[in-house]
Amino acid sequence: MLNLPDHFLVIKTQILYQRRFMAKDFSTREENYSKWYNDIVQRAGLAESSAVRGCMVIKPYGYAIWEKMQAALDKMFKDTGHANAYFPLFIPKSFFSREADHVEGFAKECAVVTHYRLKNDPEGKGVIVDEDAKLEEELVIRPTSETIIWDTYRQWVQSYRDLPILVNQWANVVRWEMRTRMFLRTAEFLWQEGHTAHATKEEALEETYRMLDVYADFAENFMAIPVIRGSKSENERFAGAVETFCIEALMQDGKALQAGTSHFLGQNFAKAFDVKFASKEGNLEHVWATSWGVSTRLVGALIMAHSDDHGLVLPPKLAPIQAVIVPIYKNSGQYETVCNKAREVKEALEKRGILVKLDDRDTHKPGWKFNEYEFKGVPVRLSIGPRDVENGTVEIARRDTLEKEVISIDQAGQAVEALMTEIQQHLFRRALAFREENTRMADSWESFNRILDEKGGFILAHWDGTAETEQKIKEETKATIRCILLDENKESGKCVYSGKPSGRRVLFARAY
RNA sequence: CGGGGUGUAGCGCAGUCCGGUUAGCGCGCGUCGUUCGGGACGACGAGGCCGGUGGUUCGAAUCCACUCACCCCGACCA
Repeated sequence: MLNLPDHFLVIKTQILYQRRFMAKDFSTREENYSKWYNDIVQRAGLAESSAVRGCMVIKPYGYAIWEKMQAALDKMFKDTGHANAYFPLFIPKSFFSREADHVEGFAKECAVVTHYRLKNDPEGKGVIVDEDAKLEEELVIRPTSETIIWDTYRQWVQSYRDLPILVNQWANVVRWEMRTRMFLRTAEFLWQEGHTAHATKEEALEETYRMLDVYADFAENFMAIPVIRGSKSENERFAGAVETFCIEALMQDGKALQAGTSHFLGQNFAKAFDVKFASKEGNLEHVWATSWGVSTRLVGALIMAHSDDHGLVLPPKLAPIQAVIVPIYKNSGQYETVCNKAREVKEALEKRGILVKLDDRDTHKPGWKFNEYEFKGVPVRLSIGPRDVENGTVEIARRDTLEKEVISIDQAGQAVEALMTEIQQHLFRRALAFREENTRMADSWESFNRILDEKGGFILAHWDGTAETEQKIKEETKATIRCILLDENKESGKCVYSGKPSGRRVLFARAY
């Protein structure tokens, strides 16, 4: 049942997991998807809302997931030649006026620092802003760092010998959002932003695609979430980019989620910030640019892609705890015996590089712990009781399918290791099957609407390529063009909305 | 910024319409005991300026005015 390789001696087979009673304090996806999501965030200890509107506190367990994502991505960035750096949180307001599209895109959601000092209220009502400490030039808290970085790059670049610049920064950014949701959209969020400068257009485009592929690779192989790579329509493009590429994932409620973006910025920022270099031929030319980023939103994607009505489900590669051992005992004598055996198992797993936790707390009961670790999405659970010690066995349960078996304790290390691989792959396969079931063709406006209302999911449909049509579709159905697929075959047809000729299908969905 | 809603113990709520003992309930928390292979049970216990300010009244969680905060639905968005 666990899908362990054949050489494992399964002592007792097919104990199908059965939950005796459903947690009454936990919503199901069916009942209320967004409440289910919030319940997971809260009950799994990922994050909580804070004293500041729209901002969340990322709790240790949630942050540990982000750290695992960071570690994997950071390695991938370095493997592709990038180095980390750090630029200021504050950006002079004037920088924003340099690139017209960029200002327009971000102006409405910028937090601005106007003063640098507080003082005691003369009327005794605490502290107030000291009006005498007004900044000469106001500072914008970065919604993204293109402007400050390009202003800096001007200093760094003189010759083609200074290129390329391949820099990434891990940082927080602020976008004053009207409506926020834990991880998916918060006023302040954590992310990484890569900013590169190149001598040629071709090289910059190549970089843009390379990083898109890095993101797709990360999403599929670490997060176990299948993604579709594509380019954005003009409406959805990053403010200031020539072209925006993205990876799009499908969530369990049939809504799409943009999981990463990679932008080809052309020479827009180089021109706005006057970043020029002397080419080999001796000509003074503007630099070509890219930027690319993923954020803590990925944690939200992870939750919505795999989790079930029992709580969070984490892919082993991103799980802060990959296996937990729960000892079962009746008295202090048994506690000692069982925990000693459990420690042996723990060591065996650690030798294999598995992140394992032995929960030997006496303050909680086994049943309580089982539920706790299910909420937290720990991929594998082992439990050892007096019977196991006597028989040389251990009970092993997998979180993704909720199945469990009893196996020989000597094989625990191997079994957990095998299960890690199996679970990682199974989550991906399951998510991929879900996406395939929920990707549909629509060749008429009626079927387009019917699919959206009855099923949701991705819709492949013809589009006449105009922003007007896209806007109309959005207004009438709330569905947007998620992307224009990179790998899609050309196919002529008629726009699902306007009936005008179209050369390819594009991907529509309602999105987060 | 529009439309709707909610503020009472750490969390979830009742009480508010119709003012009147010491403001309750569930979960959680603490101590002790029995338990421990799927969220244990019992006994005892701690915990509240009823969002804030001002008013009406002999008396306000309850009525009135103002105010603050948060949530949901829209417009905006990674």
